[in-house]
Amino acid sequence: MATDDRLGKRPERDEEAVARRDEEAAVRRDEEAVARFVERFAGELTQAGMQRMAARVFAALLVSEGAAMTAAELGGQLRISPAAVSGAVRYLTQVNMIGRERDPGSRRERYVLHEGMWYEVFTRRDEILNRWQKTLREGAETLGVDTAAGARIAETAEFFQFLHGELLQIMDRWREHKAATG
Amino acid sequence: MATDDRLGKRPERDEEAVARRDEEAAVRRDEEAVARFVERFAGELTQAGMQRMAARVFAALLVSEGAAMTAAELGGQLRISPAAVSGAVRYLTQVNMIGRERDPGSRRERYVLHEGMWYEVFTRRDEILNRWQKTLREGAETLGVDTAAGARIAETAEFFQFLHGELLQIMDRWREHKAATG
DNA sequence: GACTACTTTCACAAAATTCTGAAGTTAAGG
DNA sequence: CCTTAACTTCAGAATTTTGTGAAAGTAGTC
Repeated sequence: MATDDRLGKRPERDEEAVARRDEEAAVRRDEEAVARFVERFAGELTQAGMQRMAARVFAALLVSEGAAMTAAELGGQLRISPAAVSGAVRYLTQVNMIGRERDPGSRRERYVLHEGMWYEVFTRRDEILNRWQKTLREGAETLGVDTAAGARIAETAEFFQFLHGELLQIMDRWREHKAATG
Repeated sequence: MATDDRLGKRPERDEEAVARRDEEAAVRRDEEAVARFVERFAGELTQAGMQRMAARVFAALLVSEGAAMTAAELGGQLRISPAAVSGAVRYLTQVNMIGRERDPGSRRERYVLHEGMWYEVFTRRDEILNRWQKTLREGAETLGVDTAAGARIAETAEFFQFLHGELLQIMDRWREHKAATG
């Protein structure tokens, strides 16, 4: 009953076991508090510039016990249309934060949080910084390095280049850190 | 004539010298190429989530010879209303990227790029990461650290805490780097 | 202390974005 | 191959954001 409501449709045969586990987890979980957390964290990501629906889907996956959900589950839980789910997962797939799997012999897709997600996210950031750096170098050139503005822009470019190198190192260090403590 | 068009109004008496210097600089500058750079860089900042007008004003200041411009200059060059200038500089002031000065005995304000601008920007980023970290810790608690989801969220929180520490170090290193090479 | 140059605020029009229902597409299973 | 579950695309409604003109506010100057 509760499951039917949540998913809109009962899972089929061999997914019963999975459904039962999820249901048991749900009993222990304060679903209302979890939903609040999802919305809050998604809101913070949205404020930082992430698409709203993508942020909500991401947060929902983050709190899901298996780090994976189907489109129907996402739609049911977040109360959004299949179209909205589709758009969100397309974005998250593009930026390599999630992958899509399919239980063999099913037409349902499952969206799975990528393991190395943060690495992907920061690699992306890094590319952005690099693009800025390039644009700035060009700008410095058109202004002329002998002008105050040109020098200022060149320094900004250098700052981003510096960051670029540092970011890569940070990701390495995080992996070390995780290996050491986790 | 050209100056009149650009500023909408001729500068007064003791600013003549300044105007003449700017005009001379303008002769050397390929203003069209500079404008393209301004729009391009501003566009990139906008894509990354910065308000459009704030990004344009910032870019304009960046290419200005003195790292400073008046509202009239900004409005004239970017073709935007005084209201838009006001909104943009308010934002840039709030995030501590620019300051406002006033030539004594004038009612014109000059908006000046802050020296330690990037430090400010990254401090701000850092605060955002910290807010996320807090939210995530709370989330991990409501889910329970014994659950897979709880553990996953706790790890994410730890990642951001790690980044927090690293970011601060990076800014220090940048200052060193600048002192050493600049 | 009135005048006026400059800046800010505010209400609104325009533009962009976001989400939905519905139609279209794809592919699993008979 | 036909059926149908599941996903995607698309046109449009609703909301939000953005930038403007105009009015209001502020502070130098005479």
